Amino acid sequence: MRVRDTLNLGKTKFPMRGNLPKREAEWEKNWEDQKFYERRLKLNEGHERFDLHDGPPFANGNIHMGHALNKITKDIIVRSKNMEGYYAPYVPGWDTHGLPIEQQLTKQGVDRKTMDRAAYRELCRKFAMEQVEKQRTDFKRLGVMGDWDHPYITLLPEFEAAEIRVFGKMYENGYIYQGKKPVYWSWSSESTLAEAEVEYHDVESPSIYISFPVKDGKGKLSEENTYFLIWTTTPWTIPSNQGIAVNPKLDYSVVEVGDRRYVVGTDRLSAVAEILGWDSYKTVQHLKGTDMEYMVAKHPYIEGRDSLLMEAVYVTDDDGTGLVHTASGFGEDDYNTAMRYGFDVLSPMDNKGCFTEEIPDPDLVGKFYTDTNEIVKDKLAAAGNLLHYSTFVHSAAHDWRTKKPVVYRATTQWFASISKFRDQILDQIEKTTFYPAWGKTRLYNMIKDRGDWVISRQRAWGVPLPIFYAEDGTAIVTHETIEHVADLFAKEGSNAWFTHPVEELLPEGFTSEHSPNGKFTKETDILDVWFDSGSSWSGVQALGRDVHYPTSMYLEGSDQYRGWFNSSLITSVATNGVAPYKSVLSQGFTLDGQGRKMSKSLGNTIAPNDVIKQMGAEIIRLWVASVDASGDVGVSMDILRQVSEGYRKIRNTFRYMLANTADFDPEKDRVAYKDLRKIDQYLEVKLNDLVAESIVNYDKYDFADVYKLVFNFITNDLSAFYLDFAKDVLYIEGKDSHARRSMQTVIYDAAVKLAKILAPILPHTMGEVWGYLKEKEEDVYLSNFPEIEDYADADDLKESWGEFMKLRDDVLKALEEARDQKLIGKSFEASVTVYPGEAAKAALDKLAGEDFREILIVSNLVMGQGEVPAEAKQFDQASVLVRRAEGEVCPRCRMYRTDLGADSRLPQLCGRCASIVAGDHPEILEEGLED
RNA sequence: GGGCCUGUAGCUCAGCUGGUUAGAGCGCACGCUUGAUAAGCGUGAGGUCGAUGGUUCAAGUCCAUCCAGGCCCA
Repeated sequence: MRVRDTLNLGKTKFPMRGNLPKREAEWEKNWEDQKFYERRLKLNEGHERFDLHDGPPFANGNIHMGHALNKITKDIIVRSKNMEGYYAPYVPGWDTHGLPIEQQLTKQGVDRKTMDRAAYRELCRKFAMEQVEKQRTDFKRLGVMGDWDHPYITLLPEFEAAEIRVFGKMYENGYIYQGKKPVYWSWSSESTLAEAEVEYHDVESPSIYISFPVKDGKGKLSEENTYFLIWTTTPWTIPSNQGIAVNPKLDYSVVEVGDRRYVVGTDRLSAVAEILGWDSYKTVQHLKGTDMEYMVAKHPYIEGRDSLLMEAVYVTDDDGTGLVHTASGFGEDDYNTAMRYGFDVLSPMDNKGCFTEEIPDPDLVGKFYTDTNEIVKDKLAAAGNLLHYSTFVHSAAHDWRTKKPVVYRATTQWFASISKFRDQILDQIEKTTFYPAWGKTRLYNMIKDRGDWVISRQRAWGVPLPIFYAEDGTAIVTHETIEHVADLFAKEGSNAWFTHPVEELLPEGFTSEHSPNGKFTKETDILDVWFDSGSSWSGVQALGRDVHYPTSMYLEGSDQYRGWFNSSLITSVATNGVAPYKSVLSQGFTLDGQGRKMSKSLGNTIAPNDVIKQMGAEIIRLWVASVDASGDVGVSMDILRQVSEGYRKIRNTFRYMLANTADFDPEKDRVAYKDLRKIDQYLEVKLNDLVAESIVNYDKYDFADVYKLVFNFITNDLSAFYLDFAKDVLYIEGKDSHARRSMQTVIYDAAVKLAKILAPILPHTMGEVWGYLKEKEEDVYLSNFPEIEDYADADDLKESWGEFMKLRDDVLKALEEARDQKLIGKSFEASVTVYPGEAAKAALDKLAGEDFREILIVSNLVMGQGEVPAEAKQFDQASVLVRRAEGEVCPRCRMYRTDLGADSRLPQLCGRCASIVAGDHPEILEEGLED
């Protein structure tokens, strides 16, 4: 036998490198085969619940780092809650309706206009479900545990039925109403357009300056020959004028030109004067925009029609006159401003772009809108209020398919009132916990300031608005009609709305006083997709999924304050009076390494699937745990490489711990805490503190702190300190010696506890580690977080050893200096004399009996007495003198010893090693020992 | 333009209610080890705390303004 063979060197098959890209998928398959998700929940049955309700990602496109951040964070929470004993299910969801899917089909050459509505919707459904499949595979590959076989999907029949019932309840409560609102209108395709369906092209438009005579100057402005000056590019909207908007903060001038006076924005004056060819003018009065509010002007050519002066902050001094012609039916800003001042929407245009009888100028009725520009111009000129007419080229909205211009036009829409129960919503926000705390302010301000919610969309792919119209146009929504439609949807899906005639959509024998002939028609608009996901708290229940309401938490990106957090809150408060969540956690966005947005053109995108292929999902998971995601987070290959280094450190430390406890049977070999050596107790205490702090941080959803704490413990306390000097006990001491079993107890505990604490973050790796431990649970995920121990002497140990660690720093510095001077190489070549200062002395006294030489990994340690010799180096805690160790190297323990050959039977070894070998390997005494 | 948020060493993060020379880990440099070895250990060098002004005996920490960036509105 060789000397080396008498050592208890660690031994393990746990590989140094994870080979994650290959092996993660195998582990994930095992989780599924062994039903770990279901079994974990079973263990927690009857315990307090934690219902993290998944925000449904939109079922379109490959997953990106934002998805990964979101899903992994959720997984860390769900796993940690379960390991804390909560019954914490996770039911993934998908958002499947909406325009982007229609657009994808358009790209594939599908033409909605030429197809049957139901058939077209079936294509949308198929496409969405394919996307769900792809995303499901990718999400699972991130290691996310959940009920993947029973997700909630917004296009499932029961979900759609639940959504209809939410709408019905809101209607019953009086929160749904019909109104008008301007939208992009394409007269060429006779449909509304979404922002994404609009493209911009240059067109030539009129540019006209018009004066509005002052009718009531509120005592601040003369009515005599005084005019408000406006500029517009759409003369055809002038007959529909309802007011003039001014910026309350801007300065305005009244200028005299000939015998007339005009009100113009002061900063626009010189530009306007040049365009209108004013050779000379003089300013006769100054006023603020706010002075003009509620003044009244006469319409520039329609007799008896007034125009109200209103304030609007969007009015700028960048172009025009600083006064903006406002027609509520033909512009978004115009609409908002006019609404604030109590106007009804005036939108006298039909689907084809021709004026209806509503238009205040009868000469224009039936005419196509652009054809009226000339007429209006002539009438203005005749009335003496046309000051300038020219044309100019600018960029304007066009229908992306017909390439024809688009107008803003008010159309009938369905609204959900917010104002009717705003206070109730705000009250619910107050009662919700937000992570981070500022989320409360953000959501609160948003609800406080938001207008009513337009819930109707003129699209095909969505849940139909379950509204009927009677013969006289009255909208019909009753509890019975809602229930009937909902039941039908639950059976057949919402396509039933299009496959059944209206009679079958209504309850049998339904009548209404508004339909004397018993005829009804059905609404063709669909619900805003935010209404879909906003109803998910109800849909997920209707599907029978394991999520209780109100849920414990909603967790999404910070854009969802406007989105899902918002819409869900509204529908839930509107129907049940409570928020759908008890807490809200929001995250920032993923940016590149320099904090820029990720974009294909910059070439700085990183796809989770690529990272998984190169490094493994664990690296993404560790990245998620290492950053503070309450704000934006950066990702780059460099950052991931750094994370990956951290992973290797963690992995290798576990490998060492597993290797050196391979021969340790916790049942048999464990040393009770009270019998541990003090240094080992100290490590148990530190480990216990770490566990406690980690759980506190899990509960605060502060995973960056968990990671930092655990990583620093592994690096500093274990790898660089405890495990380093442990080698000279584990390898050298007798296999079954107290010192060795004492350390193995600590190392084994550390491996178990750290595996548990890290399991929510690194489930693959900790599962792998678990296979090498001797715990009863089949997987780390089926174990619970470690119990927090209460060690009576914890504070004393921490204080004394804390002092010792400072002393150790001094010794390490002294050794490094000796190394620089080539006095020693490795620390075993040193003999150290320490002259401790007072604090260090006190600590050492308390720890009397501990083997400090062993801990400092030197061959000889002497506590200096009396005078400190001049050659000793002075440090913070002590003076330290380093000499070269005397004696020769023992080939077994590698220490410098003066007692080599003390045992004549084993002449190569030092006295200590000889007695150890004689005890553990008595046969060697016969066979002899090779070098 | 408005609401909310972020800006501390090359990177990821700590710095509580303002108080000694601003910390950690990674990375880097140099060295040691070769019985954790495509590993391990040690020492060290890195910061005008986004900028400016102010309050204060004292500011990374409070106030104001500005700059850069993000989300959501307009």
